[in-house]
Amino acid sequence: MSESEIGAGMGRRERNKADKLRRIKEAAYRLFSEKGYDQTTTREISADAGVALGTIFTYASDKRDLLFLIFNDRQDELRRVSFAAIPEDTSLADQLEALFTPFYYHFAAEPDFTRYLLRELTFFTDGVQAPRFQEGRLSIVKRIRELVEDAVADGRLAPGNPPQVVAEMLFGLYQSELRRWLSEETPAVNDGLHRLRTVFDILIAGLAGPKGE
Amino acid sequence: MSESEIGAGMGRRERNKADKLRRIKEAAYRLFSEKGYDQTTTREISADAGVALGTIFTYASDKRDLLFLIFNDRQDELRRVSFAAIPEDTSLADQLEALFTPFYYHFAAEPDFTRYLLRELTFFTDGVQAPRFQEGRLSIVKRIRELVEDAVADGRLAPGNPPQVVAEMLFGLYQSELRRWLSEETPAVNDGLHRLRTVFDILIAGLAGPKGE
DNA sequence: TTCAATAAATGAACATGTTCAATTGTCTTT
DNA sequence: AAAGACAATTGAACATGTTCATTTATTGAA
Repeated sequence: MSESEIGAGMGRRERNKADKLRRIKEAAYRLFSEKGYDQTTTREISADAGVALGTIFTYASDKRDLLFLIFNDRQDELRRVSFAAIPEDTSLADQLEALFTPFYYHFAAEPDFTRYLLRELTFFTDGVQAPRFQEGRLSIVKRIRELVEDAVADGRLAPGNPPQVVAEMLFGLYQSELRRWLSEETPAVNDGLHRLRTVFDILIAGLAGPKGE
Repeated sequence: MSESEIGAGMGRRERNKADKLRRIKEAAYRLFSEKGYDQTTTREISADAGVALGTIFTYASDKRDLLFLIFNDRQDELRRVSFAAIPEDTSLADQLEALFTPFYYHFAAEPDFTRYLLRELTFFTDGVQAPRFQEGRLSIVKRIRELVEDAVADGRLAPGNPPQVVAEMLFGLYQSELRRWLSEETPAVNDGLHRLRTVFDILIAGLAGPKGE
């Protein structure tokens, strides 16, 4: 009984688990995309993945967790691409726009999936997948804070504002804009990015104008 | 068969409906507050309200709708108080702080209820109660836009930024801060308001500082 | 008052997320 | 290879949101 398949180094138990996990992810993603999160039943997912109903819940703590099981993998890749796309020696607004652009393209390709994600992520702290997801968000905010700190160090931004707070404001505005953008039926990337850029420009310039309030 | 009760002018049918609605709201609010939204079953609510299970769903299109059935009444009163508390002849930041203060006090008194509300309101467009709820939000944004326009007219703010976009930014930052604040176990009003004020001040002053970027 | 028409209320039946005791499969030790 | 220990899987049973055909209550007309 030869063992020439991929996944060498693992025992049979581990290989079976990895394979089931893959099938569950694929089935869940396909069904969520085709029919929507609410319209997909866990029974359908289990049938499609070729596992029993109960098996689903040894890989995800609940249905919502499945959503993040799928997204977490992508988030990692998306973040890698996104961070790599940030140009140096340019304005903070340009850098932020570059940072968020891959997210907008990704979300525009599957607006329904993203809407379910945004709905379910509010106060998402319980599931097995929650820690990894929250880590991902924190690392984005952290990267933004670094950009802000660099801009302050270069004199492109005024000193004095707490960088962490500023980074959280920028991320908060991004999320708020994302929700607004996804409220449209078929959100267009250019529209969303243009509006996001406007919002960032206003924050950077300030409402009071050059003279101060 | 005398009819000396309150609710004169209505037929029996209307009075019965109004009474049932009141009992359903009271039962739902009490149970949501005591046990939390997820832990409360529609069967419990119907038993507590003294109506049959199915009756619930002639007053609310689904369980989520019950949350907004309760909140919409309060939102109207809250908005009235909040708008009345806005001082004139002061800075925009002061006005915004006054505007949002009643909301923070209200939410601090029932953080659990508010968390469920925030979770369920994302892309909340389907329920019977949705239109009234969305109207309420729009009217807050509208009031903020008026404050912004007044401040621009007075020269307290620089002209040039679209007031609607600015109002939406301010509201977006409020929502984002509200979520962060409610992530703490027992949110303190002062902490939340102080942070909100900081965020508004930064937006008004701008990140770039007086000299421009 | 009586009766037909309409509105409202009802709860059994259904759909679906989740649990868990029982079963099956894998690994380690001898 | 056999056995015991442990991990993974299973699906029936359960919990709970929601629907809808049926029943009950109210109204207005004759």
